[in-house]
Amino acid sequence: MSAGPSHLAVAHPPPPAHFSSLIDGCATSRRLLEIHAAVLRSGLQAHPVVNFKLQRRYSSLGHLDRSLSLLLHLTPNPSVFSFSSAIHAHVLHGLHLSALRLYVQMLSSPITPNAFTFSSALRACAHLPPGPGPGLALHSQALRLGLASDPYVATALIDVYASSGDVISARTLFDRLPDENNLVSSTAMITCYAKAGELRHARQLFDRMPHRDCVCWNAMIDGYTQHGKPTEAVELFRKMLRSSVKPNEVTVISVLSACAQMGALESGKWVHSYIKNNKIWFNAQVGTALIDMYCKSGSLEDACQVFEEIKDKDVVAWNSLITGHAMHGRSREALELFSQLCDEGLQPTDVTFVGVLNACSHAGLVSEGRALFQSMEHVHNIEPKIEHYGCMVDLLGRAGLVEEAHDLMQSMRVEPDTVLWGSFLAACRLHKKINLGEKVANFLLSNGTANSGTYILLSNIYATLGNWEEVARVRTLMKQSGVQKEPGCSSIEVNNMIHEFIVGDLRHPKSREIYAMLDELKRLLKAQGYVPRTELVLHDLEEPEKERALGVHSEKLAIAFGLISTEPGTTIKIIKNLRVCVDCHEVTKLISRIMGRKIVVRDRNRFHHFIDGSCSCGDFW
DNA sequence: TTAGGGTTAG
Repeated sequence: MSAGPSHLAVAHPPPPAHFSSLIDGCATSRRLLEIHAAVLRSGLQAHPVVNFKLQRRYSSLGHLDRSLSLLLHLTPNPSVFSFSSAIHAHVLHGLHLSALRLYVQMLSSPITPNAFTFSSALRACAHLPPGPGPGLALHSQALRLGLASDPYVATALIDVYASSGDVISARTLFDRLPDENNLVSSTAMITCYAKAGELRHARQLFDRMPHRDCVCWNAMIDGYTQHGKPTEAVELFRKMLRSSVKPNEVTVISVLSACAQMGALESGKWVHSYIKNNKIWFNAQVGTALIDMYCKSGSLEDACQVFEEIKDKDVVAWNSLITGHAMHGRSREALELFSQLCDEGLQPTDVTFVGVLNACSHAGLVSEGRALFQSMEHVHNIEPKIEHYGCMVDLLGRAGLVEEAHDLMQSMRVEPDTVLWGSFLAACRLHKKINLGEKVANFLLSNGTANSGTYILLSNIYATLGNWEEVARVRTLMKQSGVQKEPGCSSIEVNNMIHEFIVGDLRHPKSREIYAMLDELKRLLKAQGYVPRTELVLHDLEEPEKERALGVHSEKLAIAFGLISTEPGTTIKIIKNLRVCVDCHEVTKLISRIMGRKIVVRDRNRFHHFIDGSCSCGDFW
């Protein structure tokens, strides 16, 4: 009678190779516990291979604690593989400090680290918060052991230097690599350049690579997205589609973020259909990027639809929808979503509160805002950050509670920044708290923290009073200080093309038609009794010049172009980099009525939906 | 073993 394997297994203790293959094929924690019990019964727990495989499988199934106690308490002489694997597992789980602690523990044993150990430990260093980390020490240890030129170690070192913005050291390492065309290290170098904002160097290296994979394309595309070059990001994505490399979910997240920056709804929808038609993995992150793109491109309806389609909605997905509603002035809905999120048993984050407080400030919901702000610390155990104070100062300040806003600023545990002072000054101007506003502005001018906004707000305060001498003085001061006002820029997407305009722009091929349309609009507006708000013009010009300066603001040019290049009756969508001025706001309301067009404007702060002579913001922005 | 992703005050 021939004995089968199971018969043998009962007659003799199973050989380590048997357990080894059982562990390799094990897919569940329950099964692993059974195998572990059998290992213990057979007395093989200290066998180096069996022990190592158990430890590694516990890690890969997410039981880092069991894996670690196996390593530290039940392994007589842990090998360099056991330690390295444990360090690697901690890095994979984002436990970078624990990974480094294990590395230190390993150094106090007789084990010498190998290339695998260094590549994992260095990866932990690259993810630590900025500052002088242990990366340099590890670099010198690797050099001493002759491991620094190993491709894996060198690539991890490039990442360490990339994380601290040290492009020179990264490049030195990269240049010493034996294979200059190594895909992974080249990608690491591209990422390093991109992080430092050196996109041209990144692109040079990218263009010279003989072979590129998806990760490499993603690194370059995301470099553009993260550094305010969304047009280049989308352009490179189109180029990628013409190559043989297939995009993945990481690619589309980055491209969607670029579309969101531009507010390019048509391009964003095109990426959305690409995702659907090419079976790109639709996870919560892709869903969130889509929600963000739709919100920032003016389509809250599409954003809501995508939200419904996400199977595992996490708090970040909720946050993007709440923030989107706040942006569009749908404050009540934003607060309703917040309640739903809590009802679902999810824990709101600090970002959630930025969203709901912002919703309150856009709608003047003072008591709701106060209650939510209080609940942050007392109910949800989240310490308010400067952004939250910013929302509150904005909310209180707009509502005319300027003193309460001032008190809140003084109670903060952090120093107010220029943004916060800016909101406060805007409130002083809005509610004519001239003395307080003057005091604050002069304080900012004297301590050197004033920005262009400070000068403009101070000048506006004086302009409101009709004090033109002071307006002129502030303007001279601004000139002398050398601070420059960021130029206003408006854009509109027509047929998948973004058209950009600055004030008085003559560069557009259809300039003549655009200015003819502006003249026509001016005539129609005057007939409606419109008077230009020339007090907003900062320059000391004569009245007709002031009118002309206002008349060619970038958003007016973009709207005129929209009117001549889109079908009558369709919605015109404009994106502006700064806040829309009072005059443009007034004019846009009138144009929406005269031309029978819905006009949606995204400014730096929020969305304005202009329909039939009024705006969704209720003139409160 | 290697590289890369989503939400954030004005």
